[in-house]
Amino acid sequence: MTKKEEQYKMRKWQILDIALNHFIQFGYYGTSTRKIAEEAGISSGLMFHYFPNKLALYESLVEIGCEKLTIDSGEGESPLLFFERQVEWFLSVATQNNFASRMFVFMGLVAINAKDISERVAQMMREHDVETMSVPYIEKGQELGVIRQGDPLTLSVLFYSSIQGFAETLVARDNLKLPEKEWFLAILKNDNKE
Amino acid sequence: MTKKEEQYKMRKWQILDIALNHFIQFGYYGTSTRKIAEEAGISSGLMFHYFPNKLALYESLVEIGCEKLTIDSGEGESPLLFFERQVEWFLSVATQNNFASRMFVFMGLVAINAKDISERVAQMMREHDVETMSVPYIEKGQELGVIRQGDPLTLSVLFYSSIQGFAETLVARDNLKLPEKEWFLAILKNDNKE
DNA sequence: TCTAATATTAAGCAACTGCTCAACATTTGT
DNA sequence: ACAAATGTTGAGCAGTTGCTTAATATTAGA
Repeated sequence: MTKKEEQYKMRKWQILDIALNHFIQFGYYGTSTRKIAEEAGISSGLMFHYFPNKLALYESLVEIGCEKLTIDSGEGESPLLFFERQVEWFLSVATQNNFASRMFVFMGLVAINAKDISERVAQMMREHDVETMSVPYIEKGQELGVIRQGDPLTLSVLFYSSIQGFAETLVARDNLKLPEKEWFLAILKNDNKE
Repeated sequence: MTKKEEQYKMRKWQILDIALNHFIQFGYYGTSTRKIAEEAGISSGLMFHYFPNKLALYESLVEIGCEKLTIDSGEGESPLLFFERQVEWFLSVATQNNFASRMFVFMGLVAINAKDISERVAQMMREHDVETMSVPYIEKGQELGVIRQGDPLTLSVLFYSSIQGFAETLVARDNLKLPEKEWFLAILKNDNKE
């Protein structure tokens, strides 16, 4: 790797990193490409040498998010173990303030208004729909009697909503302790009371 | 009430209603006062006759949200019944597309980035902090053994996050069925297994 | 070392932003 | 009927937006 290529990659990641913060804090429309460039210490014009336009920069982040946050299916895994792994992964990521954890919050916000930004973003989010991807695990768990009865998609959405909702609150609040993983799993678990 | 006063109130509410949609869809910075005026069928200048500036319009909505979404404390009510009422209220509001349900989503989004918009908004949200207001109910439920052990604030935040998170997803997705209220309450309920 | 490719800047364009203001229209209380 | 108050418009200002482009600095490969 030449010196030029090295700096190219570094700059590109630096821009992505700063842009991620801005998109989280101000949203898509509230984010200014000029201010991103300013914070990166480069001219506004140079930004468009790395990314053709603002939307492409945003879409790059969504694309990275889709790659990084993909769940590995875990062949033949027990349903409850699968969801336990999901919670564990979130809890391990939530406390840090690195790229991954910010990306997590970002993707949650993207999910809310993906369709208002671009068709490409909407489609990426559709293809990377963790909620529907987890439905088979719910159904399997229901057959085994370890997951409560009810519409599988709704259960899945509620489970991930609780994680996502908590992650968002975590950004806004300081000094908030982390929940136990059982608290999330209680949403899904069959209580065997009847 | 004179004809003039009547129209004044109507226009004011019309602007608030349209603004609510725009703030939800585009966020604070992405919302254009001109476009709100256009949608209301009035000139841009007239908007600032009803609201001194964009921030005041936003703050008006937050203020209304704080009033409308306040929980009535329910003297001496059983803790689980209290949270059950919260869920019931959400479920009754969630399906409609009226002012109240949109306001619900709006207030959730405000909570995420209140501090980046104005100190007044931040303070209103602090004073109207349902999560901390519900902590006594959690503690009482823990004493009675009906609510699981653990940090009360964290439990409270997780409970409301799940509602808020689901509400947000509900806006983005169509054809999503509503959860049973027990699914939310399972987060709090003591499972009495040991 | 020289040329082709790339990195980088600064100026600038057209469109949009929140907001003001002078002018005119309408309604109100008298 | 009249004057004060209020409703309403449209032009416009200063600042910002995303983005382009001509000019220059730097690097890479021959």
